[in-house]
Amino acid sequence: MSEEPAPRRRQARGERRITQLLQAAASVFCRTGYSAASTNAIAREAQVSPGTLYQYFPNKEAIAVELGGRLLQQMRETHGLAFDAANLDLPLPELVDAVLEPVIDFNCRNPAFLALMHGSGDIPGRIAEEHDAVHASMLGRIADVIGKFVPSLPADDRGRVADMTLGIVKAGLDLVLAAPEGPAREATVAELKKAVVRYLAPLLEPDPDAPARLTTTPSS
Amino acid sequence: MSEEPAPRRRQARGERRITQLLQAAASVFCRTGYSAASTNAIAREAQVSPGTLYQYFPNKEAIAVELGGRLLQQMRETHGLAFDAANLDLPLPELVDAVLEPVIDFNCRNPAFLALMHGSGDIPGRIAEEHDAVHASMLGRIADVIGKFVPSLPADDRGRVADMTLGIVKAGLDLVLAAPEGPAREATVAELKKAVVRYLAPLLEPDPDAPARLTTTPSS
Amino acid sequence: MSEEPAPRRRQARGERRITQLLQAAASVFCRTGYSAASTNAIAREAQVSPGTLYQYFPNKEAIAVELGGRLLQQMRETHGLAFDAANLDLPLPELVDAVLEPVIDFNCRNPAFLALMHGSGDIPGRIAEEHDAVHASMLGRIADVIGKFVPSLPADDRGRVADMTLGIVKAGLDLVLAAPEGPAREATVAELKKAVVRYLAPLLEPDPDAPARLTTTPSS
Amino acid sequence: MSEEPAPRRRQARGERRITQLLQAAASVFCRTGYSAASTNAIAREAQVSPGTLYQYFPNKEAIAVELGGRLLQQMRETHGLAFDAANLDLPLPELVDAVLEPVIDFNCRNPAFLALMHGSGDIPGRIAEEHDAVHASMLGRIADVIGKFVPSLPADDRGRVADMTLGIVKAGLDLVLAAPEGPAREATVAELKKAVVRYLAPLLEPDPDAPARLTTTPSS
DNA sequence: TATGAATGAGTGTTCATTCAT
DNA sequence: TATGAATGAACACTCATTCAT
Repeated sequence: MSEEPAPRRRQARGERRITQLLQAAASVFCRTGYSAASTNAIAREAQVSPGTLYQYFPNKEAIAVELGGRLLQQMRETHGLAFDAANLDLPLPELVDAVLEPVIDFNCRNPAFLALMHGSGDIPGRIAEEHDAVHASMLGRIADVIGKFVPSLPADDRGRVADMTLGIVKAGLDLVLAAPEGPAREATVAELKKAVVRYLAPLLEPDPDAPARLTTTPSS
Repeated sequence: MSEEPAPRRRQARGERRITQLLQAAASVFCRTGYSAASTNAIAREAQVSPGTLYQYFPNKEAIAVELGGRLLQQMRETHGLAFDAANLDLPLPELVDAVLEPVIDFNCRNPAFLALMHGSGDIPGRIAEEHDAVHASMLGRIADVIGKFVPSLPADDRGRVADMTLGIVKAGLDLVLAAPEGPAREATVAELKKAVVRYLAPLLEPDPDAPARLTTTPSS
Repeated sequence: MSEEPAPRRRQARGERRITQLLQAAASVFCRTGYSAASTNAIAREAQVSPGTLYQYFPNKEAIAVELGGRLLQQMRETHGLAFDAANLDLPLPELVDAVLEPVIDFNCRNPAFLALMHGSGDIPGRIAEEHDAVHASMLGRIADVIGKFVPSLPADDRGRVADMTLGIVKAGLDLVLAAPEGPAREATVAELKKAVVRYLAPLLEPDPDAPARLTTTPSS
Repeated sequence: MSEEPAPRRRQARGERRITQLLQAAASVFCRTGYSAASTNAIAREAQVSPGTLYQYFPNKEAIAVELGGRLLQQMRETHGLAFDAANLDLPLPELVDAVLEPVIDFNCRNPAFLALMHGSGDIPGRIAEEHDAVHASMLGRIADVIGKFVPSLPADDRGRVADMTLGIVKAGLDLVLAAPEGPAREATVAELKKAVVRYLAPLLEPDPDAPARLTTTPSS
């Protein structure tokens, strides 16, 4: 009874430490990229000694993995509804808008997420695989949506389309983050949405004879 | 007459060494990215001592710069016509095909090019500028083509469209290179082309009433 | 109260390490001179890894600067009184004796000091300046003493005499350090003092009427 | 008969090469000191390939040794008379003047000589010994002169005086070379001579009662 | 004989990781 | 649990020296 609070507090303190370290890591990864980020720099940013860092993470890779995982989780929790909800009934532009808006929003607030995804090439061996988990997860969601819209699409086609869609989104997010906040960024966001909508629209056209209703409205 | 062969041979050997070193660098950059690539690893890959590497390049950056420059030059020389030629009269799908086909082809044969473009963020100082030159150059070409097709498009819109287009192409190239050679790769190539065509098609449609002739025919 | 000892011990350890490293550096500088001394050799001599050395000094230069600074400081603290004290009233031989004795003593105990002064030409950049500071400081003191004795001497003459005096002292110190401890060294010390006394004596002869028995007539 | 000229020419050519290399070495040693001078830099300065350098000298040390030896020889040949000639009958100031003047002159024209003597500390192992030969040779000459003047001086005293004298001369030469050409340098030269004369004068005074005939007459 | 490309051990320095406290 | 000093392998780069031509 008298022993219980301690472990709890410890756990709580540990959790805080981890959060603190991951925030520091996010900040450093954003500034320098994964491979140029030093664990000592992360510890310093977290106002913690290197030894402490290694009490919570076995190595540098693990930090990136955990950070990536948490960010993904966070994204899912905060905005993930977009995927699952009933907006599958919406016309494509609105659907894309509903899905992309929170994603874009999240990435603007957590630029480390993108940095990590791009850096995964630099990450050696096992880490890359775990990182790919994040990637794969997003891919899976996209593929699911596509599958629901066009159930007739063969699996490998669906995979390819999902890949391409995610590629476009990532490329667009880069541009969005690179744009200065303000109208320029808004315009870039709009452009990204257009790109996705236009890419996906033809998939949904069940009848080549019918005028292309679902397609994008006139551009820009 | 008796003096000439020596220097020439020397130069020839030097040229060969440089080529050999750049090939090794390309290979290592592909495997590990720029920043994780060590000069010793490059030398080892080239079956050469570190000292030899430094007889031809003053530092690590210079290797990346020279490799990037040569690849760009090579791309321009081999396939650059695509942009300049008369295929501006072609319908969009054929135009994209004509332009993208050699670019894809080149990147398949020289995967280091993409690796270098992705890594350019990690490259410090002057190199980054030169690398950005590559990026900027491609961007400029795309913007030119767009400008010719849609002269009415305001400059900043044109820039954004060029950015987005290049982003899609780079993302697509990543997928193409990641795909195993064979039908899977071909399909990915086709998907990339579709993505570009669909993204650009609406730009060219002056008349929303007219049936969307220039647009892609039903996909897949 | 329970928090204090740790940092203090840490600091104490750090201070010890620095001392240890500087001792090792002194030893290596003595054996090989500044430029031939390698940081790894210094670390090895200090029975420490290279990384540890760099935890306390940002680079090789800094080691020399710190060592030089400490030695100078030490010399000032231990023996510096010689210059300032009332022994300006002593006759020249006693004055030279009073000033030189501790200097010689110090250099015998800290041969690195001389090694560093000789090597200062090899030391690049900022360090050289700091080292010159040591040199300049000693020069200034000598010039001060001369100025007090012969206020009529023009500034540039005074500078030249100080230069020459310091030169003689440094040359003599080299000989002293080269001599085996014992009577040989004592004799060399005596010789150095004689050289300085004889060089300076003529300067101090206030009365040109008195037959210039031993000396030069007033110089230049 | 037809064979003879070739070897001679070869020898002649070889001699020229060596001279050329030693001149280059002198120049580089002067600029950077012995240990910072790279053999490649010497070869470059001599407009010769590194391989050629190593055809004439087995290693870097040998270059310094040979250069030192030649400079000494040259000094002996050009100005050495000073030591041997009849000016032993001159009063001390004139003697010192006669001996020092050409030495100073030579060192002004061949600053590498001094650079080499100072650098001998940096020179490892065997080389230092050979370099000391130069030093020892000069020492011997000085000791000889002293011996002739004061035959009663015990050998070890004589050695010490010679050491000190050479020390003063070297220190003075440093100052002379450091002074800008012109009156400043002349004044420094005069100061050096004074230092030597004053140091040696008392040695020659057999009788403190007798007026100090041998001592310096009015200075400079 | 002369070349200059090639070598490889060595330099100063960094950083992911460990360990005594 | 937290510290930060300590480690040592690795990095980018240099240079005295060798060797194929």
